[in-house]
Amino acid sequence: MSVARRQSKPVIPLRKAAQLRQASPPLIDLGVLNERLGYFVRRVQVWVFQHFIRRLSSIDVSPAQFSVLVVIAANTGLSQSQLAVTLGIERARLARLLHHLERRGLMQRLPSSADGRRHALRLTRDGRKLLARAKTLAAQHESALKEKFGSDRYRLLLEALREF
Amino acid sequence: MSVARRQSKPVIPLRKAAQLRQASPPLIDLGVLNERLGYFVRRVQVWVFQHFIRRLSSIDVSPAQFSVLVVIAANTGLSQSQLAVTLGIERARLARLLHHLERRGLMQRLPSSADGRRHALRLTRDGRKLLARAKTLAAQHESALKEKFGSDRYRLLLEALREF
DNA sequence: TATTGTTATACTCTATAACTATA
DNA sequence: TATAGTTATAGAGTATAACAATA
Repeated sequence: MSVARRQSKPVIPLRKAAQLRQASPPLIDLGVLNERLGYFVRRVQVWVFQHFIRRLSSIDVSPAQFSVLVVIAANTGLSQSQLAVTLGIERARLARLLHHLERRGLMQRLPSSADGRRHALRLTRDGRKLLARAKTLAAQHESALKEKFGSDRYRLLLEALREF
Repeated sequence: MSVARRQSKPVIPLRKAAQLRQASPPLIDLGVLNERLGYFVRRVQVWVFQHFIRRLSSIDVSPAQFSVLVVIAANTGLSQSQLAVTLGIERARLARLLHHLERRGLMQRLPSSADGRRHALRLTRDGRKLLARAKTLAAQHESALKEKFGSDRYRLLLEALREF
């Protein structure tokens, strides 16, 4: 993600935006959006991605890349199809994403012994090392999210959304 | 959105994907993602967009376009900057989005009487008519979302996420 | 100097089709 | 025939810079 490159400048002043939204003279009405769960899910998701990308900018790992590394590490030898279905990523997009991670030396595609069409995915030593660092940063990101919601609401949201 | 054009063919078999995820022989472990609110927010948001786009495909209105039409209708005469800040859309992107809506005859940019730099935004008669239709379809979409979560959890989620 | 709106660039992501090689 | 993986394309969205007009 291109944003991962900007590290020092806080370009998206979300708090300022929130202030303006409340302080600007003619208060803007969200209309029916105020009653739409879909709208607020989108707003929170945008914040999550932006915050995640900034938090992991030093190691240049996007949310999608992180999820791929985590699932490969937890299921060594799985195929691309399995990975794609699990994470809801298109096969075509996953192929390019993995190509990128492979070029960075973070994972390998080995021939599957059981099925000649498949690749067995696994992290390299470098991949495992980077993932360890990524997990630390991602945990910090998640803590920030928990703090924004409060522990009780955070737990409640996690359990409710996981059921989806 | 490109997906808005496909109306008949149910290309993304989310239910089948869910079945595969649970039924495929080697059960895939989400690892640490299972404890990440950010991950599940993303998954729900993807479903929301896909479902919204399909539901409104007959009138070719994307989630972003819908939110823009709703807020203009509820705040006739507001400026592009106000609209951009309110919805968290980049000014640059909003300019093109509005250009598109204007070409479709759904809204107008009038010169602002107060500030020569600003445009005062308003819907045309066609815009108001299309918005009425869009609101009906969007309400159906939201009902489906409510049904997926259950009324209690839906209400709970709406109030929690709105606080963000 | 700062703000409003615009155009442009580069990259990510999604949806889709078409292709190969294997099963 | 169906599946696994690949490449390519089109469109949407995001991040950013630079510009003209106006304040």
